Amino acid sequence: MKKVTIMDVARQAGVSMKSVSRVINNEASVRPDLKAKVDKAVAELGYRPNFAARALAAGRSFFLGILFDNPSPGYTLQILNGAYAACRAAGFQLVIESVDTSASDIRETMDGLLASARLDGMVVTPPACDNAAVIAALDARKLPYVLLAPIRDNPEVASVRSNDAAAVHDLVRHLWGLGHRRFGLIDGPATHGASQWRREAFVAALEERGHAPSDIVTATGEFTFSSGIGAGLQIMRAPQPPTAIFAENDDMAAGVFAAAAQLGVKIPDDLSVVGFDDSWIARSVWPELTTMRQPIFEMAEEAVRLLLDFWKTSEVGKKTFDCTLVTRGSTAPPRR
Amino acid sequence: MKKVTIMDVARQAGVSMKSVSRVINNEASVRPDLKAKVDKAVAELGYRPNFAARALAAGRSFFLGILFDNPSPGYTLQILNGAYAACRAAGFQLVIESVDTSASDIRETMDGLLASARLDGMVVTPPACDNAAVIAALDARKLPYVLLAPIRDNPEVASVRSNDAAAVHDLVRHLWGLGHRRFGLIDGPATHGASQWRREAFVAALEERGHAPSDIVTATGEFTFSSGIGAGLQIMRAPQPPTAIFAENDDMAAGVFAAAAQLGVKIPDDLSVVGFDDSWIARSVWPELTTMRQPIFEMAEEAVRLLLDFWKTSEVGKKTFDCTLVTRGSTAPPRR
DNA sequence: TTTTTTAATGACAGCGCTGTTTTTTGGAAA
DNA sequence: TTTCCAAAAAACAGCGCTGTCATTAAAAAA
Repeated sequence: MKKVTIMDVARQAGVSMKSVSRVINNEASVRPDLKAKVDKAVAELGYRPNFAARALAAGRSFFLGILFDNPSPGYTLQILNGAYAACRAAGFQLVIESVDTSASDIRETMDGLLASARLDGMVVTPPACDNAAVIAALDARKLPYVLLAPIRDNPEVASVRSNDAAAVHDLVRHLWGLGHRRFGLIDGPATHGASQWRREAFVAALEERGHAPSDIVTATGEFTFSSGIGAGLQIMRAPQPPTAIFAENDDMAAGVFAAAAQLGVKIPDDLSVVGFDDSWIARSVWPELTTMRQPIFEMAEEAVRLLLDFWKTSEVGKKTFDCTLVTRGSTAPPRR
Repeated sequence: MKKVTIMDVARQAGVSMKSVSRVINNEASVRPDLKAKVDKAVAELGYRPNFAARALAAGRSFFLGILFDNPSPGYTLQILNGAYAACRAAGFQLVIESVDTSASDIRETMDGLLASARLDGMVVTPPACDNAAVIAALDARKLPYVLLAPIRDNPEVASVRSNDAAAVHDLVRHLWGLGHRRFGLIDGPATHGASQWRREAFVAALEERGHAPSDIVTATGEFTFSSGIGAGLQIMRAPQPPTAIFAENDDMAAGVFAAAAQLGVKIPDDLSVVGFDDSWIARSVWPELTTMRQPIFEMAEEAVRLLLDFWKTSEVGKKTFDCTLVTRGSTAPPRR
């Protein structure tokens, strides 16, 4: 199994090296019969282009990076899978990169990363996408990048996001339709874009239905399971405990389950719980969690596509995805 | 910010291109003063070697692949992080690859993957590491690889594994020490190496203490949360329900929590539960799960190191890691 | 000191491909 | 039929580095 080069293909097909290159790269101005000859030779020889040589000659690497940090495993892995699928489809390879955005030497780390990697572009996932040092390093290198769910929408930067506000309105409609009238909210950390959007939408949706913000029993968590327990206990011990709790992500919603177990509160009979993300934990509690599914896989795919588009056309792409309500066992009409 | 090449460094340092190359690659036979000159020039110019050019000239890519499939998110992500850390330390890049080992065209997928990627080696994670088609494709390409926790121990293949049997013995010692004498076991799928090792060790440890295998209330799951619920219900409804259940992974153990909630069984008062892996879900149940921590991160790091060693010395490395008992709230002395 | 051996450095080709430039080709217009 | 012109194909250089060999400097032996 020795290496087959573009020269071998050219000889076999009786054409020039460059013509083979044209066919391989789907360039215009290739007559069908030539293409056929080349395709035949490629198939016969089992030729595959050499990435390194292409990279060196063309000045691009055919590698895309994906930057992530301190992630919820289920979320991150879905992103990785989506980005990987899109890369394969486009003939690219996916290189993983990771920074600790809570460290102090982010800029140095990033510079080192970028200098040697020679990537064609980078997909930046939260929370790295909201980190100034990360973005600065990317800009300094003039490396094209796409942001996944960034807090601020910079019109000059390609990004993919989900429509959190609309999703939360759907969630409220669902709970309201079941008959719930007293609500609890577990808010996320202030530093996190998602918690801001979700809180505001929740409050707005209830205001539309005549609730004052002060009617909502609110506690704050950290987007983690254990913080959800504390927040859940706090809310359920309120003087007028709600019949439904919205936790701004699934991990905290799962924490509410643990809190409910401690207090002997039955889900969904005594309390309905909804989360957000449809991450893996949503199906790892009992009853399974009603939540909003974010199309994370598709969002990551789209991010790669936007990155590749940007490479070709220099156009800054934007795309927003809708979420879907996934109704499972954790919501039911209130008892009274 | 234009590109700095090895020639620029050579000129700046007043030495030959090749000498710079020697310094960059830490080759022997370089005098300290020359190295100093080159290092200085490299620093001044901010030079970083070009991966593509190196790859082309040296016939190796400085890219390592990691193959994974259908993974438990927490487990996979830990592997990824460990492999990534070791790659960075060695000046390599990590490319992710994924196959669906339940598909029928594994061989074609793998061949396509390997042909274009031009990797220097591959870390193969379970369950792909036990798939014949995957291994055959790797062998055909003569691509060096390391197996992570493979079922069969082929002496000609580098591998990293954990000492499951010893770990299970520790687990049994813990439960026995608490006073438990009636045990339940949730076995994993037969196709999975880990379930075999863990079951056998559990039975053996109890036999040492005078139990017959038939004394153990056993049910079978699929390493998933939902299968753990079913298995848990089955065991708890047995005529003589056990006071402690060992689930062969954390997901199934979490399922037991859900089953216990349904039956009104209190953990750990009425029932102790232990899992295996110390995956993310172990801390996302309440009370938190007592389990065996596998050093997954370190195992993945070691896998990369063995791969690199193999590249240099052609020596087949092997390493086995010990697990650590993590005692959390899900185990306690039995009530009666 | 001179000669031999060894270590350190340099010169040069070429890895496999693509961008650019030049040549050829086929077909429409004259 | 010949001329002209675009489109298609070929020629060729070179991307940035490392392997191989030739050369020089240093160390050891004579």
